[in-house]
Amino acid sequence: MSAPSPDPVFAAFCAAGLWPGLGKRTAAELPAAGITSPDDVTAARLLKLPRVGKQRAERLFSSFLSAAPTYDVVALLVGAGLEARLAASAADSLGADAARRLRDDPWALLGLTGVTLADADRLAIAVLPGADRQDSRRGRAIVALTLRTATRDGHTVLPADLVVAALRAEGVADPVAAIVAAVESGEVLDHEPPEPEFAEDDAADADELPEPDPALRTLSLARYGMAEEALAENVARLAATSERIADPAAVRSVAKGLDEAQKAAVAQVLGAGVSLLTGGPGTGKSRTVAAIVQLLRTKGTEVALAAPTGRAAKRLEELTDHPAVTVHRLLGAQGTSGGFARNEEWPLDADVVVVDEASMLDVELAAALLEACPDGTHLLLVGDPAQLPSIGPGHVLGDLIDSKAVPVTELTTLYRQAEGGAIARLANAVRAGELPPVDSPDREVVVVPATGSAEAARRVVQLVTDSIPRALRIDPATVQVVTPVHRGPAGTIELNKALKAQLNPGEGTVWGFDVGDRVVATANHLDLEPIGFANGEVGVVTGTGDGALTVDFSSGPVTVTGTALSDLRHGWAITVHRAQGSEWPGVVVVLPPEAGGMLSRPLVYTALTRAQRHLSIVHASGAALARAVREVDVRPRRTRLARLLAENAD
DNA sequence: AAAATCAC
Repeated sequence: MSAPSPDPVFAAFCAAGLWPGLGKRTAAELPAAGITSPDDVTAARLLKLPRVGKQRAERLFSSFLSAAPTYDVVALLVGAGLEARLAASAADSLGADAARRLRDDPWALLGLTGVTLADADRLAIAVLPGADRQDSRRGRAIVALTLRTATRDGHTVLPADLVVAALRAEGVADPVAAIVAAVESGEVLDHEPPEPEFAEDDAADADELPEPDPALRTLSLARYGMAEEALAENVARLAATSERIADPAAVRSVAKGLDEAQKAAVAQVLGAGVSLLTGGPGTGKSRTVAAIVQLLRTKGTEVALAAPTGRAAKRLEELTDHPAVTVHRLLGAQGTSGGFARNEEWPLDADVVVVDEASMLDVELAAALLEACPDGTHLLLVGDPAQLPSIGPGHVLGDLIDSKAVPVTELTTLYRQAEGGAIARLANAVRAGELPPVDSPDREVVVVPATGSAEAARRVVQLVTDSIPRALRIDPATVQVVTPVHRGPAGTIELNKALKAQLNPGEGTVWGFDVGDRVVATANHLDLEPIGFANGEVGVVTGTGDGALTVDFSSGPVTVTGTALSDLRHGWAITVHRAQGSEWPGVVVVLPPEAGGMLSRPLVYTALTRAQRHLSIVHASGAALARAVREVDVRPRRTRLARLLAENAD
């Protein structure tokens, strides 16, 4: 009697962890129970497995049946020599008939993250007899892939010429046909070049109107192209339907302590459907918002406050003494797949909506927000366009400003730091694109040059544990280290190790933490008792219990248990991205050489402006720093919103 | 190279 030869598809399916409820260990024991092919899977045989009782056997049997779509995809992938674990995301995004759809169009695999064109080509060769590189499905997929890749750098559109070049590079002989196919599929939009500006001087002696420049033709993924169009239309709609909320004289009732520009911002909200309030840290944006909320409340106007992040929402709530939520919560977000309960059919019921940290709004979230605002709503976006752009694609706040389609109040007077101080002077220069030599005899700003990231890391530890407390008398507990990266000797991981060894050595008794450790949250847990914590909040461990930590965040103490524990990291050193929105008395900014490529003016500006009283810059990134500050952005985002807004405004 | 949000 010969043992049945194991089915390779079945083996790959089980080994990749695609059978729900089946652990790695039990998967390895299947052959011993005589289960080596799908036909072997019965409740009776599953019962022969160790640690499997009747109930579990039945559950495993039914979960195997329900995983049939994934199994079919595994069969396709294994046949093409591809990784089986891709099957789960394929079944998720392509649905129950994923296998059939991949057989019809193997290049649909490119819609999944982590799939290369070479992978999809391999699948095509295995699935389609006589597949070739000129297949129109392939061209169409490359168009979408090129646009999706650009999305990761924040672009919502790409010049058609660049897409043509990408198609050529992949051996597509007829790029125009590929673009037409992509547009016909509905996944991609084609945007004609704008009409040239009509210039009076030229018109006099020109026989013909100037032609649009074909080089300005762009393509977008439909979801982003449509989001920008909807956003522009809804800005125009709110601008056109708003009515004045209160007499400008009402501003006087809350004007005490506000400067002229801040008062103008209050008046602007009362009058305009959509308005912006911008300015750097410490210029009183939040103070102004608090005055607006106070004024509207006394008038009985319904105000909704929101922010793109949990931490910003929490801070907004504290500063205004009025409930604030994340924009996702405000809109009733329905999960990862997108979709919001609040929309055109069921709009928000606030008269005034205020969104803080609006530079973090990406184009889809902003479009959803505007869509949910009924006619007559006043929307105020508050933010600093000089700080880091949104994670998602788009350049919403900057485009709104550039378009000149909505009123903007820019606050420039600095109240928090000493206005003439070295931190403020440096920050203002960087905001304007200059990097002057630091002149700070009082050592408010100190630049520490370093060669290489290992030396940079040593300097950081020395500054925090020795120089800053000794020479400047600043308590290390109030000093925050900020770095662009996680990895490398001057990344958060290594710096935290080194800083813990110096500042609070210990074994890490609960989840790697000891009493006295500084921690940073990496996710929102706003419902923990009593107030929860928000992503990016920094706190100190004050107690360890049985699988629990007590953490003192600036907003108060929180008992952290269960899954929330895995959303804490050591927090002496954090990334610039995570530091956005927080400030500390002393800040050490590290610029290691390996971060040179990711340095940009917004990143540098965001890092520097975290400091209130002292700023040390450990500079090891050479000329990359000056170059980053000089250029507006190393890679500016290509978007269409500013032009759409300007067109709608005329 | 880094990154926020949401829900069951």
